[in-house]
Amino acid sequence: MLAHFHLVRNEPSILHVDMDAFYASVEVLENPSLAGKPVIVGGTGYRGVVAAASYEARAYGVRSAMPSVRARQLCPDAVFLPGRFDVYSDYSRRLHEILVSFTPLVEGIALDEAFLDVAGARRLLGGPAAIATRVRERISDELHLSASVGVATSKLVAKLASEAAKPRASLDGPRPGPGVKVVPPGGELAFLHPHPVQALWGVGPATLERLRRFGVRTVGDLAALPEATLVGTLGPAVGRHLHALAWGRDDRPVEPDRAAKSIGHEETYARDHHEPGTLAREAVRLSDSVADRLRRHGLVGRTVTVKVRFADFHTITRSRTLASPVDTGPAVAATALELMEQIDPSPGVRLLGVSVSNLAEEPAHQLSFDETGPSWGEASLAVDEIRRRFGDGAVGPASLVGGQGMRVKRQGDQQWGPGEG
DNA sequence: TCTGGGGTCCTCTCTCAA
DNA sequence: TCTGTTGAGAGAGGACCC
Repeated sequence: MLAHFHLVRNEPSILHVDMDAFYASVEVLENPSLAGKPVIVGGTGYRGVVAAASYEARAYGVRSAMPSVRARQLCPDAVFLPGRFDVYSDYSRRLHEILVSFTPLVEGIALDEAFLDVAGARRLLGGPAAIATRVRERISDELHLSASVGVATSKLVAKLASEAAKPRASLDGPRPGPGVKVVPPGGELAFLHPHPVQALWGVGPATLERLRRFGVRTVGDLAALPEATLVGTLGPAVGRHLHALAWGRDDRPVEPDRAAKSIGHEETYARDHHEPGTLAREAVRLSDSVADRLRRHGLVGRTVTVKVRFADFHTITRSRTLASPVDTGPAVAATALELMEQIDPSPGVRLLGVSVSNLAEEPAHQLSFDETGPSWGEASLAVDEIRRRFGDGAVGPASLVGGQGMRVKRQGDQQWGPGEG
């Protein structure tokens, strides 16, 4: 029995499936005339960043999260496209259907990647490498897209392995990668330690800078540092976590169906706003959008947070926890507007966001209801029905009507469209 | 180069109650 | 009654991920 568990724990049963240049590949699939061209999704506006780049664009040094201005300098001939997240979501849903046909233990990380635990599927479907190959074939046959798959005993190593399996960009065109990379049990440290330390989950620019002071460049360098040093430098949680990862200790399970902890909506404006009235209307619009999504997910929330990013990129948040949960636009907006009154917008506001956290499942037919005022719960149900029948733009908060052509924007209306930003 | 949008998690500080 | 301690929860900010 013990031997059996030992065998199972050391078998590489974690798969990390990562779509190759997902958004850009979907755009090429939907418009074959783009094939072979450098395609950049996002970054079409003045203040945008790149959401995804095809391998042809990456050959010029374009990377995701790069400011659009920089991407345009590097690759002026690229085709810039606004994001179409409804389309990508649809492909993502079909990807998920393929993955759960292999195992119910599928944990989605983003639209384009997921972890699978295939420990229970091996007897039926073969070894992990065979399953990984079959997953790629099904994605190619059914979605006409390519994916890379990493296989290992842990999430961390599987994720790095899928990166190693990916195609490489070059000016002669993308060079195919192996597609599947298996890191065998016992080979984790030899695979892990030569990686740059920022390959570890949790090492971003700030942590990297602190680690550089200790001469840490690679994961192996990090492993050589005493845990107490890391705890003293990075704090107990991060220090212990990174020390464990550097030694390949990562027993995080694959967790399907993780519940959302917050739902929010934020927007960066093409120009900075200084007027409280404009920002108040924006807060109402964002609140309505967030409440709409809460109801779609059957959730209510108690904490409302307003986020403001000023022209100098300095960012503040103000939050309030309510006695009873809310899920209607007016209720969220009322708190958001109170919080906004604490904030002086005169330096110029480039981003405004509203989010709701402290979430709970909505009790059946118990929408928030203010007995002294109108029934926003019933009104919201009516709004939901109108939007379902006539489209998201069919109805919106009255305070937005008459504002200089301000339309009712919905979630997914990113400022990525040409000329919008 | 000049920094999106949707999130999660961690740390620090403050307040309040036991 | 006053003072100190402790723990929980809220609020704010920061780092990080895709």
